[in-house]
Amino acid sequence: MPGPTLKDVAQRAGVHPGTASRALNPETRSRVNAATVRRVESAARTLGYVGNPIARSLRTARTLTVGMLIPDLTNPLFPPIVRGVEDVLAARDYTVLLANTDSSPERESQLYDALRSRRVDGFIFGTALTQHPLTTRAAREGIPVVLVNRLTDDMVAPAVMGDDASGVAQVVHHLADLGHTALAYIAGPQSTSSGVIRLRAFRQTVADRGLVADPSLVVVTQAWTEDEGADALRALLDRGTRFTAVIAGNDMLALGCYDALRERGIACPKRISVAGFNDMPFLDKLSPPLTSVHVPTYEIGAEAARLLLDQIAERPGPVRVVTLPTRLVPRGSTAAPESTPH
Amino acid sequence: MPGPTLKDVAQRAGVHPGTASRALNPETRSRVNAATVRRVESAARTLGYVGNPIARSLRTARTLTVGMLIPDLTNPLFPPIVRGVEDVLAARDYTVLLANTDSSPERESQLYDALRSRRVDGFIFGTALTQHPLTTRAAREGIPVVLVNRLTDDMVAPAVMGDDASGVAQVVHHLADLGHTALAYIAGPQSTSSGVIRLRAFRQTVADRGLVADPSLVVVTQAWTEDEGADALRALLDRGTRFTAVIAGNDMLALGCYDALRERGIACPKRISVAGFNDMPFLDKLSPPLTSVHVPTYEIGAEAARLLLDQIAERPGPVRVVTLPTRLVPRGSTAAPESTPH
DNA sequence: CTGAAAGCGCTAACAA
DNA sequence: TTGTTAGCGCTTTCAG
Repeated sequence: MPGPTLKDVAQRAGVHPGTASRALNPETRSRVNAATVRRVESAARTLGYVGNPIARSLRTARTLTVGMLIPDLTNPLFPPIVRGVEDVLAARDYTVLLANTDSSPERESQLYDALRSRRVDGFIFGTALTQHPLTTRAAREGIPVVLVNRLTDDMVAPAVMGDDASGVAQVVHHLADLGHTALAYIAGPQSTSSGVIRLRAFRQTVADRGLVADPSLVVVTQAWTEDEGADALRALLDRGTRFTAVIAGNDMLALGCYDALRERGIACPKRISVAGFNDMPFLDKLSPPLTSVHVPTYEIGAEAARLLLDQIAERPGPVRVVTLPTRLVPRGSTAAPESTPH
Repeated sequence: MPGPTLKDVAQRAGVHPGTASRALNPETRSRVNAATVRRVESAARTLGYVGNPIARSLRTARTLTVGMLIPDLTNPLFPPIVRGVEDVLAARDYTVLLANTDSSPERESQLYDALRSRRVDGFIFGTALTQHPLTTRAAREGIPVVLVNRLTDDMVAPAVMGDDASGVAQVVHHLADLGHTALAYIAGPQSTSSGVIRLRAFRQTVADRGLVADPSLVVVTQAWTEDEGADALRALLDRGTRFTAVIAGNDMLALGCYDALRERGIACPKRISVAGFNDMPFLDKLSPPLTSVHVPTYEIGAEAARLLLDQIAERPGPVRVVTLPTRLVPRGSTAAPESTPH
């Protein structure tokens, strides 16, 4: 059960453990006689030797592990990101320790400590809050961090994100091109960076494009949930301000719009067009299929992992914030308005 | 950066490191003078001491980590299972090392080795193949394993699964109660235990209920994918054998049925009812909302974690295979057939 | 109840 | 190029 150790290998190869260690480590192999290397390697192979990372870590103070904090794995946004991270890290023999915060700051800080105590070599934070004491804490403790899908105000850590602003702009232009002039917007919580960035981009693009910029066409929600989306659309409809299309800050909010529209007997896209954001799985199966903005989640994760490896290796790349392109995916939920107003 | 060590704590408390260790460990605390314990604890607190699990593991040969192998985190079936596992394990200070096999046996075996070399205390296998050399390997190596969503033929490890047979039976009865007599079945790959169990249950229930048991009403697919589901339904329709409802081995296959039906202009549920299995997220948003069988995925993961902890603690519970109840979720895709045949 | 000592398996100076 | 030595931080015998 407790497998062969380096000492066993050394013994069998007739060398000292130290030499065996050097022979087996690619970094130091060059400093040892080629013949010896071969002898050690063959001994290791016949014994079925596998190094003990625990012992190595104790000595080197590096664990080849990375902590990843996300709000909730069950949210379909995250699995692809996590896979991107894992695929890149696994190729470099790193392992991910994943933890779900459920967006609770206390739990987040608690998990941070737990992972810290496990001596992870770095962190990937996939949590969404703009306020983020952890990031500064990590910076203070000198531990590498990469942010995913979010920014801190102080920009103390590198980040990878989808180009939300461009995504929102694409949706607005898409709808404007279809002939819509009055667009409503359902914004996500302004405590999240996506919430802030997307709303800002909406306002900006609406202004640029010369569309109706009525503040009563914007509702800010408290959470990225279907219920909040439904409530928001109801509020919008009740206000009486005319609009022919609604853009939701993400797909869940858009699903809520579907609910509210159905409940009020309003046809989509005939009377109101709806667009979401994130391009969750199966949106093409909805009725009508939901127009959304595709975010390259897998690539975001992969890139975050690469940045983190760079940081761990103390190769601080020149780029601090990587923005990956988003892409409008037009589907059946957006169409020209019933009658173009003059 | 390298935080205080046990030695520091001991020094500050004026005791030997060995004593400090005993005082801090709940298992051995009783063998230490209460006053001393208090002194050590206060020293630890003021120094902000956190134990080093690496060093502990090296000594105890236990890592408080568990390896979890799943085909693909991106498949919506798995995130809830993983969360169930993580939540239960985290509460016991265990950490999950997650790895995706993409259903490749080579990769699976490779990942097993990688996790083994990291000295995980046990494994949870969420892969689906009936053939599973890894399970026997683990048994031989004396390392605890729990299977999730699958069974091996030799039953060498405990397993947790949804009650697939009951789920399928519920669907069959549901359709029969609606008046259907000729049910088609699209089976998943017979190399997976779910594929086998569900098909068997279908045949059994059809026989029990005295429904049409025509072999040409069954198609076996090569993969649990939408495309395979569409192909299967096309094949079924082309055969010309009459049927008014089709049960798919899982939701992805059912989505494929939607595609094929739409393509042929066949109304669902008007002319053909469709049912899936697993109750993936957002099925209620489809049009028509897909009738499916809910599988308690989170609980399956949680229970698997509990069984694994039992095994690790050498408390082999009496139960070897835990089956959790599944529940039919009737939605709009199933309805009475157009005209009840006599 | 506590101290002393040994050692888990490995790596990294330092010598030779 | 290789051997020697000294731990990494912790637990756990064994004495006392």
